Amino acid sequence: MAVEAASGAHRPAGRPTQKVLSKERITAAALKLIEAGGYERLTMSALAKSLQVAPSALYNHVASKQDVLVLVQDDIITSIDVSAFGTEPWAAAIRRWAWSYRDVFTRHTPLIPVIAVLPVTGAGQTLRMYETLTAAFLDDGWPEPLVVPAIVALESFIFGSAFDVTAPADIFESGELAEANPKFTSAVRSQGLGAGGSAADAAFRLGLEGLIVGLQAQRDAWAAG
Amino acid sequence: MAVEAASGAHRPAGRPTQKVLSKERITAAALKLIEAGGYERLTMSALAKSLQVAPSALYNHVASKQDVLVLVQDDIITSIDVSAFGTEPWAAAIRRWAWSYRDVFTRHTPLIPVIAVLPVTGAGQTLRMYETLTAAFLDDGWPEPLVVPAIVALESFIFGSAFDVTAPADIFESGELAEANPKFTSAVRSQGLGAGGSAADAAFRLGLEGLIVGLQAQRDAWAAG
DNA sequence: CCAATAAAATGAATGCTGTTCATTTAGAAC
DNA sequence: GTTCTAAATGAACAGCATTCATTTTATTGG
Repeated sequence: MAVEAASGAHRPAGRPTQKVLSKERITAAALKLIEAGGYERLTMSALAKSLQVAPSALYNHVASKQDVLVLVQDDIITSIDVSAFGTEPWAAAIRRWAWSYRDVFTRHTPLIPVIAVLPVTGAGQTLRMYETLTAAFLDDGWPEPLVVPAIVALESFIFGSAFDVTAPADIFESGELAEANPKFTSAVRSQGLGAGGSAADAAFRLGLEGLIVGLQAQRDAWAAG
Repeated sequence: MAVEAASGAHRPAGRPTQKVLSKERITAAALKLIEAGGYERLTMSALAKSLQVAPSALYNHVASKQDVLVLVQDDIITSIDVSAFGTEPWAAAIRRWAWSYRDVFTRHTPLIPVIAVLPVTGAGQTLRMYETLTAAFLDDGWPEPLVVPAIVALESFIFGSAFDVTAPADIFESGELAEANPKFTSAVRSQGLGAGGSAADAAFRLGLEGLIVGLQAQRDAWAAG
């Protein structure tokens, strides 16, 4: 007469008959929490609750919360658009990839301090993306020693820009100090937003187009000796 | 017979005869803690202890820990080298400023998520730096609407690069997955480090020089119509 | 000069956090 | 079939930022 499968049933202590948790399930639940309520809502307790499990059970599958973030990171990497590599010329492909990369991480800025510092070892999807990128650079005639620095430079710009998107629109309002800083105050007001884009978009476009042109110039300079 | 000034003396409850705390003292103490033991050591309790005060006393001067970080940020901004503006040509001045900016924030990466998002209102030193930058851009003939986007683009690159410096040297070791990602693995090995610089420095140099060239090209393109 | 108010400290308490550990049970290995 | 390991529970912990009642002092207004 035991109500084994009743939804409100309480699982007794001890190893369950069939596995309740796995890295995949933990990753999926974490992503769901983040999408629903942002990173503030991603706590080990909340994660456990959403998986109908005691918090301590998570630690049989991950070593720490940081570990969970790594799992999330390697998952969302797959949502970056790399489809232009191989079909479009270098600059166009980089452009599409970069905008997509920035958009994804705009919704996941708390991951940036984690992944910027974390070895890619074991992060399979992340490595896959780098492999695709490297191939595109080599196909475009880049000298091998410049490829990784160029990718890192682009990524740094993308990460920084992702933070920028999350800033409030009035971030540069100087307030009382406007009169003491007249040139900057005026420049903020005259900011060219382009058609229908935010200030963050305008800055990203300017910087990205600049980087694309500038990196190509560096590539050619290297080739010239 | 009261031992008023004895160092181990316990301060009684109630407003003290002369002020113990101020924003300046809190900022200085926070910086000292950070320099001694990094941001993990900066807790409200530790901060209070270093000021020989109860933690709750801090809240008479700051609204939150985030508030303390803002104070720290506006202080360390003054250690960025802006001396080249006004004395050297645009590109050289930007170069010096950018390297200095990156170096400062390499030691303060936890501030980046805070300041990238925080209104500059009330952050006087930060505004001062922007004013100096704006003047340099205008003197170099930049169209006003491009100034703020260009600064933001540079800053984004700098912030992202600051994270990169703190990464371990072997961050790109692919480990077991090396064979599955041969092009990237090879590119990592062939990375040109330049003379005596780290991989992060090489990437920053490449990106910065690219951005300088590329942004100037954008400026000229705007001027041409 | 005195009364009312505001400022600035203490110290106790709160709820939340990530994490650990002893315990229990079930499956896997020899 | 016994031993070992994996995977769950639940209680406990220290540390965190923050709040609140209380006390004392300084400042301000009449």
